[in-house]
Formats: sequence, structure tokens, C-alpha cells
Amino acid sequence: MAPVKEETTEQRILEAARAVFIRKGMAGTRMQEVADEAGINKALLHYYFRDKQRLFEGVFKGGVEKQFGCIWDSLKGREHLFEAIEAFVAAYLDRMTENPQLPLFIANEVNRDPEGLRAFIDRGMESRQVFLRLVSEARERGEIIDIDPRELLVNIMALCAHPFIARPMITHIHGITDEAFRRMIIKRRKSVPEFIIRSIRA
Amino acid sequence: MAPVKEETTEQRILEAARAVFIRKGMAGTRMQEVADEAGINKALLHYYFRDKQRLFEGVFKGGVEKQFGCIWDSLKGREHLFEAIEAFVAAYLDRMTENPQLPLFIANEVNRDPEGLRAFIDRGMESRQVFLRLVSEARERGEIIDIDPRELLVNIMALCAHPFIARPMITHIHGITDEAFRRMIIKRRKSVPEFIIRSIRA
DNA sequence: GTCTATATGTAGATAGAC
DNA sequence: GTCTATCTACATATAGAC
Repeated sequence: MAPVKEETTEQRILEAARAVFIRKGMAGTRMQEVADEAGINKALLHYYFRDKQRLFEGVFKGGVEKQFGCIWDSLKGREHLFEAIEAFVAAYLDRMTENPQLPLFIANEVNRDPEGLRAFIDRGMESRQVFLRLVSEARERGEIIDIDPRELLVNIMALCAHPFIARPMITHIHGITDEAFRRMIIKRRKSVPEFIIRSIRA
Repeated sequence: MAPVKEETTEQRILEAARAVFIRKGMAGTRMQEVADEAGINKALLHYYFRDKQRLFEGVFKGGVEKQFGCIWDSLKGREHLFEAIEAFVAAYLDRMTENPQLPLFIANEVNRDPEGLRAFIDRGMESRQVFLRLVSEARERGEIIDIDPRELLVNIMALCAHPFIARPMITHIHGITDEAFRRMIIKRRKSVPEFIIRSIRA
């Protein structure tokens, strides 16, 4: 077996592919563009990843799944619903700030191939259980109104993800710069949990 | 000039193209697939629309812009913020129920080519003014808390659009059928305005 | 492991018959 | 207006030298 050298090339390919796939989507991505961005040629790209599909999966498993997974993990070990909501929103917005194109990319690929991304989706099932339990407990303590917890979860994810998905529309319609958009996201770390909790508090 | 016969072919092309573009996006769409879906061949497709770009624009202008426009129009002539929110949400969800793939399609194309869709975005500017005025008036009457109206608009659109954008993720993670998803959307016509108004009511 | 060159398939677009 | 056949360009993928 080869000693553990710097696998810089494979690393560079994955980073490049990740960038291009996220920018252009699966169909819009050209292997040439990935090769260029990685500073190599197409042949070498195919040497590391036999074909486009496997390259895509490599990117997905390697980075995207993990990044989304750690958003879900922010729910684990929480004792109180409101605290969990704050943690989840903060984790979501922070991860997406690092990777503003990610939500749209995910949405696309999940639509394109729902089966292929099952593993990715399942990654959140455990945390979903935690969330449902916290809602149920808060309800029993009379802290929140009677609300469908699944719908609540949809609302939370909507408020986190949508600004990134509709970013060009938002910046244009409100006539704000990218910098102002960034500030808006920072504000939302506080305002979104407030918005949600005001809605559900008994 | 030719007499006004049934322009069924152009019509059929536009419907087919609309369906495929929405399913596959610009990059993922094959002219062959559009031709098949319209029951014609590629040559005839190019006869009616010189190239893919023009076909895309034809679809966009013809259907998508109009459909989104009438969501914005639901705000016009409203006298009270809460009423406006209810009308907007209802219009949004009804239009998207007819066309569940539309929000993701729009999000993609606005990201792909922000300049090209400026006209589409501008279509909502007038209604945006109406909305801002209603927020301001409600604030003066002391009916709502002090909230950034732009952020409120983002939240409303998020709660309307996101379920459709994340639909496969939602149906899978909550283990619900398409029929249950449809029922959830119907419920949201009521629950989303309630959710929003509870948040902002003084 | 990395390159150049090339094979193979396919998509967009046109020519020209009917 | 609609078709068949074809051109051209380009994208994925492989062969083979170094």
C-alpha cells in the first residue's frame, strides 16, 4: 500500500468540482471547467473519478452531506424547545453563510434524483425525533400553542433557507448590496428565532 | 398576412417547452425532449423558435412572468396589512399548487442569469410599495410591533415558497404522501397567515 | 500520476424536399 | 408548415506516451 502522502490532487479536484457543481448544477457542469478550476486536464479528472456521476457523488458525500449533517446535530442534546430553535437557526445560517449557494444546490439535486439522496435526507431523521419530542414536551408544559410540529419544522427551515435560495431576487427587489444582504443574515440569527417563538408561545 | 388560424402548434410547443424547462431547467433541457413532448420534431421547433434561448424566453414571458405577476397583484387595492397578507399567501399557494415546480425553477433561473430576469423581478416593485405602505400604516396605528418590513416580506415569501422548493425533502423526512403534502398546503392557506400575524401583532 | 491526442456520442441548429 | 437528413460543435470518456 502506498504511504499516506499529500493527496493534494484529489483534494483539489474535489474542491474544484464542489465549486462548479454548486455554481452550475449537475447538468450545467462541464468536466473541462472542473479540470480548469483544479488546474489539471480532463484525462486526469477521469483518472481520479471514472465519470461525472461518480465525481458528483464524491463531492456530495465528502462535503455537502457532512455540512448539512452538522446543522441537524445542533439539535442533539437540547433540553428546551426555544433553545433548540435558536441553536438550529444559528447553525443553519452560519453554515449557509460559508456556502450561500448550498441550499439551492441541495434543493435542485433532491428534486432531480430523490432516491439518490435518500442517505443524505436520512441523516436528519434522528434530530427530527429530538425536535418532535421537544415540541411535545413544551406543549405539555403549556409553553406553546397547539401547532403541528411538522409544519413548525417546515417553517423554521423555510425562514433559514429561503433568503439564500431567493438571494438575487431579494437583493434586487429591495435594492440592497451584497454587503447589506450579509448584514441582514446576521440580524436574522436573532430575528428569526424571535419571529418563530412569538408565533408559537402560548 | 395570414389569417388568424388555430396556432395550435406554437401553443403546443410552448406548453411542452414550459413543462420540460420547469422539470429540467435551462441546462438540463434537450430540444429533442421538447419536440417529443410537443409531438413534433426538432426542425419544426427551430422553425418556430430560432434557438433554445428564444424558446426559453418565449416560455418565460408567455406564462411564468404572468403567473407570478398575478401573485403580486393580489396586494393591490388592499386597505389593511393583515388582509393583504392573507390575500398574498392565498394567491401564492394557489398559483404554486397549479405549478409546484415553479418556485424552484424561478430560483434557479434568477440565480443563473440575474440580469436577464430583471423585467420579471421589476414586475413586483409596485406591489412592494403597497406592502411597505400597509406595514407603515399598521405600525402607526400601533397594531404591529416594530419590524423591518423588508424582512417581513422575505419571511412571508419564504413560508409560501419553501415547501414547494423542498418538497421531496419534506415528504420524505416526514414520511408523508403526495396527497398528504397537498393537504398540508391547503392547511397552510390559513396557518401561514396566522403564523405571521401572531408574530407581528403588537 | 500526468499529459496529448483521439474516439464516441449527442445536442443544437440548418438545408432542402414535400 | 412539416418532415428527413445532415452539419457542426462540443462533452464525456478512453488510449497510450512519458
